Amino acid sequence: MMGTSVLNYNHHLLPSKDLPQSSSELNLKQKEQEYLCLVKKCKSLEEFKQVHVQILKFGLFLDSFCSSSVLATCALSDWNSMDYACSIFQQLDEPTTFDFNTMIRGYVNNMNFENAIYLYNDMLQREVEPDNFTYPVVLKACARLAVIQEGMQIHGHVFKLGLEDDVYVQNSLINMYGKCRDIEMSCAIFRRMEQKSVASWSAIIAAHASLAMWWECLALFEDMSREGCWRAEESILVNVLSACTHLGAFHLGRCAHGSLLKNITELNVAVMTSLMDMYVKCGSLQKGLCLFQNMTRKNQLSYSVIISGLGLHGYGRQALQIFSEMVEEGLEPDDVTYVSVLSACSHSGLVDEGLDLFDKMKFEYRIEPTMQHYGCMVDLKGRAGLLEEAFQLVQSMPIKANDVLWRSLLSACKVHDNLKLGEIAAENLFRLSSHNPSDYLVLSNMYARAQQWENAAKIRTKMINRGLIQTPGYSLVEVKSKVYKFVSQDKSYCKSGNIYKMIHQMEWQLRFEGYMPDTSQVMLDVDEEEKGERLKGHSQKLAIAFALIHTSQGSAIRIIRNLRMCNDCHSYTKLVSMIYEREITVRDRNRFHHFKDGNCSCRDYW
DNA sequence: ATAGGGTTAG
Repeated sequence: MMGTSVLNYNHHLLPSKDLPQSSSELNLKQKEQEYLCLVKKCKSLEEFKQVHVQILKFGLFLDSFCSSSVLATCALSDWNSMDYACSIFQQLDEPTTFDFNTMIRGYVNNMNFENAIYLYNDMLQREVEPDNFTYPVVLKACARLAVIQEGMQIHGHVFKLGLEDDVYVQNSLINMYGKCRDIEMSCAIFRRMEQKSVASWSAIIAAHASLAMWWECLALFEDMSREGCWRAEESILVNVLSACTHLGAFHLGRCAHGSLLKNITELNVAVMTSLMDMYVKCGSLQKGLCLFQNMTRKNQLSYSVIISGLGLHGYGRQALQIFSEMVEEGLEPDDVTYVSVLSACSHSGLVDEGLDLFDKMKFEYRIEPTMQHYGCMVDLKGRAGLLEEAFQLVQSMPIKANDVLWRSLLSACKVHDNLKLGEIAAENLFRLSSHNPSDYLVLSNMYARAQQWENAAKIRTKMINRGLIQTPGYSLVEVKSKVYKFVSQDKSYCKSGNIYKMIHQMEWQLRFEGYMPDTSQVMLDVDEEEKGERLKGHSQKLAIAFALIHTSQGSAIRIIRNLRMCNDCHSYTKLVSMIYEREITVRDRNRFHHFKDGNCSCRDYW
C-alpha cells in the first residue's frame, strides 16, 4: 500500500530561514549530494522511504533539484513505486517541467498510458510549459493507446512550442502515427527530417510493417543501407525479415541473416525464430530445420514455427514427431502449438491423429479451443471428405463460426462436389458480409458444374451488384536478389515478348508430354479457346517462364502466390519440373508445393 | 545539473 505517512514529516515544517546559514551551507550541499547518492542506491521502497525521511528532516527537499531527483528516482525505479511517487508529487508546491516529465514517464513505464495523458493535460492546465523531453513520452502513450485525436492535438502543441525539429520528437511522431495506422503522416514527417537517426528508420520501417506494406519495408531498408545510416539492429532486421518472409525474398533474407551473424554474437530467441520462419516460408525447410536444431534455447513458439513449417511443406508425420519431442522435453504445448500441429495434420490428411490431438488438447491440457482450432478441424474433416461431420462441428461449436470457417467448408464442398452443403456454407458467408468475391465465384462455379446455369448467373450478378471485383491473382519470384511480381495476364514485363514466346514454347513441349489444358476452373463466360488463352496467362506460368529465362540451368525456382493454385497450374508445373529439370517450390495461400521430376510433394492432396 | 525516440517470433 501507499506509504503516505512518511510524508507527514512535511518539509514546510522546516522553512528555509531556520536552516543553518553561510558556513554550514556548504555542509548542506554536501549532505544533499550524499543523500542523493544514497537514494539512488535504494533497492526497495522500504529503503527509499527511510532515506526520504532523512532528506525531509534536513529540509533538503526545499531544493527543487533535490526534490526532483528524489521524485525521479522513485517514479522511475523498478521496484514498482508509482503510488508513492504520486504522493510525493502531490506534495510539491510548484512542480517543474522536469517533475511532470518524470511522472508522465513513470506512468508510461508502468503501462498506465491514460494517466500519462491526463497528467500532460494537467500540466497544460497549470501552465507548466512542456519541453522537448515531454513529447517523446506523451506521444508514446498516444501510440500505445492508438489514440490519433489526442496524438494530433499534441502534434499541434509541438508546433506551437517550436519543437518540430527535435529528432526525438520527430521519431516519436512517426511512431505515434504509425501505431495509429496513419502512414501518410508518418511518411510526411519522415520525409521532412533533416537528420535521421537509426530510430527514425526503425520507426518508419515498423510503421510500414504493421500495415503489411512489405515492398515499402524492403525499399526503405534499401534506402537506409544506401544512406549508410545503419547497423545490424535486431529491432530493424526483425521487420525486414518479416517482409522477406511475406514476399519470399529468400536471398535478401539470407543477407539479413548474414549481417546479423556478423554484428551480433548471440541472437535472441525471437530473432532466431523469425529467421527460421523466413527460411521455412521462403521454401527452404532444410535451412529452417538446421537453425532449429542449432538453437540452444527453444520455447513453445520456436517449436510451433517448425511444426507448422513441416506441415506447410507436407511433412505431417515429422511434424507430429517434433511435437512429441517437445512434450518429452517438458515444454507444455500451448494453444499456438496446437494450431500448428492440427494444421499439419490437416495438410497431410492425418485425420485420426488430428482428432486425437484435438481431444487431448481439450481434455488433458484443458485448452479451450479457439476459432483457429475449430478452423483446423473443419479443414481436416472437410478435406478428407467428411463433410457432414465438418458441418456438424460448425453447428455444435460453442462460438459462432466466422467467415474463415465457412469458407473452408465451402472449399471442401467444392473439392468433394457437395452442392447442397456448399449452398449452406455460401449463404452463411454472404450473411456475414465478409464481401469476398471469390466466395461468389466458387459457388457460381459449383452451380455451373452441376449445369444449373441460371443459378450460376444469379450468383455472378449478385456479386457484380455488390460491386465486388475478383482479387487479381499474382505470383512473386526472386531473380538475382530482386523480387518480381506477375499479375495474371500481365503484359508489363513482356515488352520484349520473350515471356510469351517462352510460354508458347513451353506449351508446345508440354503437349508433347501429354499435357491438356484443364479449363474447368476458368470462371469466365467465354468459349474454350479463350479459356485456354486465359490459362496461359496465369501469373504462376508467367513467373516460371521469367525464371526459366533469367536463372541458370538447374537452379531451383521459388514462387509465392497470393491465391490458391488452380488445377491447371498444378499439373502444368509438375510437367515443367520434369522437362526443364528444375525444382520448383510454390507457396500458395495455403501451403507449399515442391515440384520435382514431374511430381508434387502434396501428392495432389491440397 | 537531473531524463529521451524505434525494440521483435505463428
